[in-house]
Amino acid sequence: MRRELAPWLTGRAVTGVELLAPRGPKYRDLERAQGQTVESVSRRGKFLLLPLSGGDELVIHLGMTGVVSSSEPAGKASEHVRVRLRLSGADPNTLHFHDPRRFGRFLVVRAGEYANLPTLAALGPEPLADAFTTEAFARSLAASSMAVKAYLLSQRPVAGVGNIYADEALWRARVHPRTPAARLPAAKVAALHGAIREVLAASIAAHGTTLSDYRTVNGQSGSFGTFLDAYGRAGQPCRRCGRELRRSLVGQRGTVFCPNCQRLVAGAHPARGATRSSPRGPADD
DNA sequence: CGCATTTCCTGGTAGC
DNA sequence: TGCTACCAGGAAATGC
Repeated sequence: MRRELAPWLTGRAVTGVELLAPRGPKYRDLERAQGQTVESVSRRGKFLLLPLSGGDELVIHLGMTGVVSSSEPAGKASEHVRVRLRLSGADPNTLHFHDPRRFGRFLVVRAGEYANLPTLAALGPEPLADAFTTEAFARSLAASSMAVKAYLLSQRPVAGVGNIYADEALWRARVHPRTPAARLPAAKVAALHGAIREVLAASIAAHGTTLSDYRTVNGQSGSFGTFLDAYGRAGQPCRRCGRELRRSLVGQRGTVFCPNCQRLVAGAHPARGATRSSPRGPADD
């Protein structure tokens, strides 16, 4: 989305701001954008960051169902347009933020001041940047006792991994989502590090994953959904071993994994009260 | 502080 | 068909 927005928005002035949602922590100080020019369109994790010429910064997070588009959503979808920004320059010159569930954010802050955005302030390294090394990832994981999947979702070890890509990366790396982060063996850390980068790069190349809501700026669907190996496939056969994928909750999030390929590593704490020794024993979650 | 739990919100769907 | 109940989840707020 950053890639699609940059050529459209860079250098345009905000000439009008229309807020159709109740003001609140998710929709704050938007009127301050009025009269400022978008200097660039950047991104940290899942946050879009648009520095403005007056020293402010427009912060956009899509949440679950947010969509930024250059045209008015068709039909009933237009009821859930929360923000319209009128822009200087040629058509299309209106940015629409469509957000049915209001899980998204669209707000203006002083540039770089993220006191009210703690996840952004403490965001881990960009997954595709050189700074995200296996060693840095290993150090971060070693500091947490959380289930590795829950820790990934916290955005601290690496930025931008949400529920879909966490399940996909863990499946690819053959890591059980409940493995305590600090107990991942070095080889698994390296595999997971590589899998995160691969799955995100592949999804970006496919313009993202459209389940039902996500659209690119031009209203197109992303095609990565057809490549998913784990997410949304509970009850279907694992594409590696053929065993049925299982669904459970990890950190209160729906989680799909292969109980055969993704095992709790030896030395990791088994689930409370459970013992496991037989490779053909009960499913290990 | 660190981690777990709850909250926000509405379209879609399962069940009756 | 129409109703109710519940589920989906990113990040913040709250609880411990």
